[in-house]
Amino acid sequence: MTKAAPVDKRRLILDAAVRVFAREGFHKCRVSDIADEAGVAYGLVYHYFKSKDQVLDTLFLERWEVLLEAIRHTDATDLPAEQKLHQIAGFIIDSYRHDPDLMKVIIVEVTRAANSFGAVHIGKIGEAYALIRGVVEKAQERGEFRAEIPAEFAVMSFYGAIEQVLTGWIFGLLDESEAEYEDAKVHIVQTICGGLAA
Amino acid sequence: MTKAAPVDKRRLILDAAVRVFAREGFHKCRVSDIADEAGVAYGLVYHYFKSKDQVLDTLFLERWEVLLEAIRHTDATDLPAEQKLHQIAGFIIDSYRHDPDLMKVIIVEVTRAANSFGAVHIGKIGEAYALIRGVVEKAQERGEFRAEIPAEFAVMSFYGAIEQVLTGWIFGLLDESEAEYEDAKVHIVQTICGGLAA
DNA sequence: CACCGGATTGACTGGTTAGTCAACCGAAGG
DNA sequence: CCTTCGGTTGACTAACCAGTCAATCCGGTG
Repeated sequence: MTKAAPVDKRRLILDAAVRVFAREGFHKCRVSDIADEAGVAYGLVYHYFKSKDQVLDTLFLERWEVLLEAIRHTDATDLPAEQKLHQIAGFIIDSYRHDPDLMKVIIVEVTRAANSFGAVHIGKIGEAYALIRGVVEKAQERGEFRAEIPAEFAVMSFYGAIEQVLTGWIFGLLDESEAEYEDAKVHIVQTICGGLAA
Repeated sequence: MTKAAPVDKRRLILDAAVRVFAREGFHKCRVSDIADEAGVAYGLVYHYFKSKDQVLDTLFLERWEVLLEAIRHTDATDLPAEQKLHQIAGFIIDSYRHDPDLMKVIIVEVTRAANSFGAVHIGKIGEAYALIRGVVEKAQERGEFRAEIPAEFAVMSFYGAIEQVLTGWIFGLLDESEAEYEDAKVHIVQTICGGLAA
């Protein structure tokens, strides 16, 4: 075991990539930008990653797996559905609070661009939907949620609301502050569960 | 007035671009793909447009202006807020039904990628939000909608839900059919206005 | 100390493509 | 019939950049 490098260059590269992708966008930035930002030689990027795409891939999958785990964990509790949704929204919003650049990259470059990248991503995104659908369906069976609204649409509304709020922050269309983050969690869930109608 | 060309090549190019962007993605396709698809010489694209970007720009702005007009029109009526939202959701979904490729391009390449493109787009998108916010605020004043939920969040939830459903169709995560389109309109509005809770 | 192998370097290449431009075409008008 | 001029053509270029690779470094091992 000759391991335990003082600095993990691979991690350095990934972290630099987040900053560069967030700042310049995946398509506009050059691999050399990532290397420079990481303070590392150009070639080292290709020592750790097969391609520029794979750097983005890795960032996305790494984070998405954490998200899936969080949803699974919430799903396993026996909280009321509304609180489960609050936890899920909370987790995603806190992810953004903790590392806005990473979430920006995931949303802007991956979530919608699932096009360019393989079916891996669509599959992973679909997994998240499926898990949330499970939460909704269980709530419908237990009578917590009304059954007229198909769970697929409920999920899209819920997840779409969250992503749209993040997008609003990312593009400066919505104010940002600690208070706003907390408010958002509450209001998204209030809207989706309680509805806007008086 | 020596006008009235038999075929409007400019239009031909725009329509071809929609197909190519939808099929291959904006970044992956080449300008020659657009020219070929349109059955037109490469150089003609640059006769009508300053750049590849401007082709996408034009497609987006053209369609978005129509959307803004539709929202303004709905806003001007004195229907109940819930019906206004139904009309707006309906307009967007019908846009997709009528020309899925165009909506795909707008959502996948512009709405989220507002990054790469100028502030023009963010501004235009913000205009749509502002108009919908007007609808919500008026409803809150009239007591149709409850006032606890800030209108900004309500708008994000509503618009986010719509866009997410379209995204689901685009990426094949949601079934598509005439019936689904109509259902979606109803269920999105039901969710946002009435809430999921029983 | 000599050797090994993985980490690290950065110059170079091969392929790609957005955008340019000089020439060509054909209808309208004189 | 000739001229004009916008529309149209497509070969060409200048730049760009992802990915390769041969060389170097360095810590560990026997």
